[in-house]
Amino acid sequence: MMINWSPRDIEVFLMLAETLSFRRTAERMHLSQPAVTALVTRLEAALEVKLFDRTTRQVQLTGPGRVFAAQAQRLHTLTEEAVRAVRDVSSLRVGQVALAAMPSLAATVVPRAFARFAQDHPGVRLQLFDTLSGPAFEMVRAGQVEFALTAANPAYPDLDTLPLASDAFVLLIARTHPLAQTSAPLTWLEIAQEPHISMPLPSSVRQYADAAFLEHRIRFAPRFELEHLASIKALVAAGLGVAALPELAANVGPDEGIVRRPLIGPELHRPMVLVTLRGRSLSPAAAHMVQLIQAEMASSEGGRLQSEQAPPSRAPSGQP
Amino acid sequence: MMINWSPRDIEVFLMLAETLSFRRTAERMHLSQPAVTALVTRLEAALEVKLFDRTTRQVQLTGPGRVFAAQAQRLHTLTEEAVRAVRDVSSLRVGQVALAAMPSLAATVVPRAFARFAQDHPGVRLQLFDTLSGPAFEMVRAGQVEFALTAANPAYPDLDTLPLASDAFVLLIARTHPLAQTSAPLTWLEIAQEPHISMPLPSSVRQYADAAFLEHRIRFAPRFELEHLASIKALVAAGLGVAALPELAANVGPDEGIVRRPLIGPELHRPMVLVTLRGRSLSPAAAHMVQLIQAEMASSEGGRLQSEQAPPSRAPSGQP
DNA sequence: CACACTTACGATATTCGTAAGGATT
DNA sequence: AATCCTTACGAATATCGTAAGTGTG
Repeated sequence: MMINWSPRDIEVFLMLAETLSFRRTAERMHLSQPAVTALVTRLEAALEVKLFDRTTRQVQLTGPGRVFAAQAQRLHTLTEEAVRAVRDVSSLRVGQVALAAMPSLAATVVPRAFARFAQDHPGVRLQLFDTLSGPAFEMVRAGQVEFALTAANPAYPDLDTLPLASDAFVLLIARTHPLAQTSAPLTWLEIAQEPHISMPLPSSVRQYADAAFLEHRIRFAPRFELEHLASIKALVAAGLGVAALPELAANVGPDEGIVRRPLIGPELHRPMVLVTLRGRSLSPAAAHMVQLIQAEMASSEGGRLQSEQAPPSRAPSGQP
Repeated sequence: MMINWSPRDIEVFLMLAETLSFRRTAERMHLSQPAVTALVTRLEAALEVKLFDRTTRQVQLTGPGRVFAAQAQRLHTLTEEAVRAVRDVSSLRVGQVALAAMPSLAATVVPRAFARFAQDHPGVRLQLFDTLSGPAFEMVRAGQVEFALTAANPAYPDLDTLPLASDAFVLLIARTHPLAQTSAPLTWLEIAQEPHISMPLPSSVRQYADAAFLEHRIRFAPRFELEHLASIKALVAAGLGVAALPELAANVGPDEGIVRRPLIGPELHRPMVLVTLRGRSLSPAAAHMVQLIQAEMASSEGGRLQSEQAPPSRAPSGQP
């Protein structure tokens, strides 16, 4: 017969090898005594070897029985190890989470989520790649990160996107600027002639801004292109131009000397999404990290960010 | 749920982890496809972890799945090792046989059995302790040997004896001796006055001889006591006395200058027995050795030795 | 004769295969 | 439309507990 015992069978065998009593083994393993007899008989049949010499008064391991007992002990240990290793991963005792996030999230929500995660699960290694929207997709596809937090992009066939929240655009203006005199909403049309400070094309900020102006048949041509939000705000404060940014991105960096006015018509919302490989589930650790990030987003919504449950939102066209 | 998978489940899991196809796994493991699905579902339930991400078009290991695959590989290897180790012992590929034998057997039957055994099973270590009858019992009890071949002794409560054969006593006489003129049977009474050469008390030879004379109310007092059969025969040949020995013992050593006459009245048969620890089965290797020894005994019976199947025979009293 | 292991047997649980269902390319 | 995995369900198998049987000290 073939081998078909279970780890529990091994445990029972080891218990019997230790106690040398079917009765006590049955008690300790919560079985009836005949069940132990049957189990040992099955094992012996499977191995084609007599494991115990037994009369009603004496139970003794045979030679092969002793050999198997030693092996069974190793098997038992290894089985427990295997279960523990898998459980460790799923219980976040060990593991790793690598994710990519666009600058506005990498500087705000993600660090707070990391802090809470690290506190609860010190055994899990965390990696954050601070990238623009475009490269984030590539990193997910290449497996460098388990997921990415970016603004929505045209659907990739091999990527899944889950909307998390969306934020509205605001215009940052130097306090000394004429437009800074009131805080009433502005339209994109009204600000088309201003010198603009924006981000490079691979960024979602830029792509959404392009789309917004395009609705007015205006081709957006920023005067300055900078990668870092803090730098952009510094240029704004210096009076070199204005910057149309999503709320969350506008929060990165100091606000001194800067006034903020809402942008409407179209009232553009940049949807932030979770990007994963299609059909690939997140590791337990990553799944937990997503939860924390969602929680942070919800709490950082001072009424500004809008949480979302809706299906994948339409996004402006353009390169990833 | 608790862990209750079988080695076969592990094999199926590993096959699936390798092929990443339920269909091919089912084929190769001689299962239906749904059975594989159910098996994986069971494993996942037992580990409380998703092991595969699967759509109809793609099957991928999850993070925990990869961890478990590594552990499962080790488990699989160790399981095979365990089975092999046990089978090796039972198939006589490895192991050892230690036995004790009284001189007459240690010099005749046992070496021939050893030769055949060693040829068929070169991996098994063989140990022969050449002892007198008395110490042989102690060696069995102490576990130094698995079994002993001696003449029957009063039953020990913790030892089992199995009769193998018995041999009749003969008298060895120098060719020049008056008794050597014919080869007709002699009675013990007729030889009582001769100077005797015998073995020490712990030997079965001596114990049986004592018993034989006692039937005639004669206290046996050998003129010479020697431990080695060959020496005894040398003394006989030199004309120093006669020696009453069992047939098998009489065969040890050269026969030059010696005549042999049967001894009767009582016609004493020394039963040779296999002695083992009660209730303890022989190792597969030892069991095979016993078979070979029995075969050798049967073939060396030139009509002299009488094989036995009977229950434990009565034996003369005396120290073990 | 009391205790411990084995056998017998009916009840329950598990595992399997066939057939139908659903999803992806 | 074809292929592959999943679900549904009835059949075969395995496992367990109760009760009776057997042997040992």
